[in-house]
Amino acid sequence: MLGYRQRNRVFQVRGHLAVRAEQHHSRRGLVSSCNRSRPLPLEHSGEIKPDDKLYQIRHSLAHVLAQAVLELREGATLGFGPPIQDGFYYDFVLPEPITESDFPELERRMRRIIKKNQRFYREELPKTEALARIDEMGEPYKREYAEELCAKNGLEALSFYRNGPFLDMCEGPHVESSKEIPRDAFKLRSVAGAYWRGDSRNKMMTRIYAWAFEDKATLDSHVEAYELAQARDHKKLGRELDIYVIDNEIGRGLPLWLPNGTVIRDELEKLARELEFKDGYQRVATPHLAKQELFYRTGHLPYYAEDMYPPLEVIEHTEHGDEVKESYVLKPMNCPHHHKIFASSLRSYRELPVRLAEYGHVYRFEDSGAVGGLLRVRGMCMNDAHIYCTEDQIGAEFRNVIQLYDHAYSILGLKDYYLRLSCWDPDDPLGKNKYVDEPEAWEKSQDALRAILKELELDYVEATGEAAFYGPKIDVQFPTVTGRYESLSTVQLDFAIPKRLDLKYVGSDGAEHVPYCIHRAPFSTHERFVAYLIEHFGGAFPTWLAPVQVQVLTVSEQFDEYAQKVVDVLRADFVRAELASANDTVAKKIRDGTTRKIPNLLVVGEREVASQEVTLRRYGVREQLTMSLESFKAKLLKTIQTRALEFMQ
RNA sequence: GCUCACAUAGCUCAGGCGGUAGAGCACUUCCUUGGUAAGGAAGAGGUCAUCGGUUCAAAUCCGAUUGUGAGCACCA
Repeated sequence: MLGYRQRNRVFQVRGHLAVRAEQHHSRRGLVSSCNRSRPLPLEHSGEIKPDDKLYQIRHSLAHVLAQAVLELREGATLGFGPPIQDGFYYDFVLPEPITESDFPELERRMRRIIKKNQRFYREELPKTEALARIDEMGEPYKREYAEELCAKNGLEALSFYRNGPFLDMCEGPHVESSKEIPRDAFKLRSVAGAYWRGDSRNKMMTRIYAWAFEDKATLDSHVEAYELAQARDHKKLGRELDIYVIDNEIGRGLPLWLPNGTVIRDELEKLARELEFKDGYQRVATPHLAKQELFYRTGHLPYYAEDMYPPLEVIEHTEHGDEVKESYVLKPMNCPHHHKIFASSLRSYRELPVRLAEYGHVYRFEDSGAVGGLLRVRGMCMNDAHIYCTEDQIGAEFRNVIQLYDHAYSILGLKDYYLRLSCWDPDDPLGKNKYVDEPEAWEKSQDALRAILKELELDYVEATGEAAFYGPKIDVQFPTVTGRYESLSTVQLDFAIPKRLDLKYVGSDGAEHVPYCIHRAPFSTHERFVAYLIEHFGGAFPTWLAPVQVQVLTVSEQFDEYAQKVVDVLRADFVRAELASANDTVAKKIRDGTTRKIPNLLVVGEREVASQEVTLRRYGVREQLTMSLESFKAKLLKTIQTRALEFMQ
């Protein structure tokens, strides 16, 4: 599993939040070049470069695939076909669809092509000749791209690669001959739609993904690791472990949290409350609805309208019998509500920073194709807080928030993530509609975040066009079992909305000032965070998070009385302990407890009853420990209280 | 939203070239009181996602719809 994740990592550089002042680790794993920004697309991961043999093999295999597809679907036209992490893909417009049932035939043809020892010839043609050749080839998409290449980059010549009968406009490089391509180290993986040039206004092409490695053993181990990882999929484990269900009569993307899942939520909330209490947050609570008008004032509407559930129209009657219509919306975020709490009293600079925290429910009308499992839902509960502060306090508050992340991640043992500084895109076609139109404020706040990251010696990736409309943010990206990265935690700087809502405080100069706002969600939403934790732990939660912490099982029914006493003693201290059903054999009870991934199984029989002991069988551990009930309870409580990942001896 | 695929019992799946369904697990009852990953028996469970079409006959073929998955786009 670990191997898979390492191989499949998209970015070399991960964030490590080693910033706790009191325990100054010697820059564990920090990369000192803080401004090393990286482009985001998968194919530009930096792990594999054009000079690498594997890059060339993958790139050449893409051409071989295209050749095979053209054999199978005469009249197909070509899009892009780059090498990517773990393999390659190629995009086509096909006269007849290709499905995964065509893969065996395609792979056969690819092997046959490779066997022909086709040489890859590079040829450069001057611009006009090149365009003429592309027209001859009948490749409209290549033509479009070629024109753009020439126009944007001022190219005077374009390169082509030919292998066998296949000709493609391509930058290369490729292997010299197809005999350099191992015939047994690739595997077609999936077929999917993909927009030409990644733009949804363009035609949807057919993309064929494939895995490709230097040899069969690497491919096999990769595929095996991938399949193993699929066993940790939160959708699969969520059902097997009774964590949540999604019922279509409730609605798409609206999960129902079962008792087991609710325990996990409660424990996470408890942890968040403790950490936030220590950091001076105050808890607030707000309704799920608000008047639509509020979101016009904040600037969310109309820009954000299609991502919200449509408004509820309410008619109220005045005392004169007149009808007054009002529109309410389900809030897609908590900030306007919190802003109103900030505005509920006259604030002095002496109060700042004000930190308002809430696990708040929000509703977003996500596109149907985006919704899936717990990772992308339409109703979610967010570990939200808004920090209102002066400009001078921004640095310290960001540092506090990042320390809070670090603390939370270290408790959970999370290491496999990277930081992304999400900036605005001055060239965004939506331009002024999408982003707050204050270029200087953008530059200034982005510089401020860069400075903080640098000061904390955190490495990060910079992503243009990923900012919130009101300011830049630092997102923490975590991998899912499919190898994709999702934003989990986020901390955002907002220099716009407080002004729009007329938030203010009285400064030391006696004048009114607009506060800055920091939005942050270290534990993300319950939905996404629990999804990640299920996959991270493979469903085998540490004791403090486990829905059932201890299951007591007896060797035979005659010891049930003692077992029940063990359960009662533990439950008296709020341990989630339960008694296994009586009518099974020990072996069966062990199996059931193990299948449910219960962290601590206690076996009691004649010996334990006689000595008032318990025999502990930890999840995934062969060796058992027999100890007194009192001793076990003390160790267990310590394990839970310290939120230890392992049982505390 | 888009492309492709898929939809059979609570779960995992088999079957069905058109004649109204089957297994394992789970569940219920009974037997068994068993020291470490499945003790045994019986029973209950399904308009084969929904709607429409073709047909003497549809769970099977066709269409639409809904849902799910992979990917693309989106993602405060």
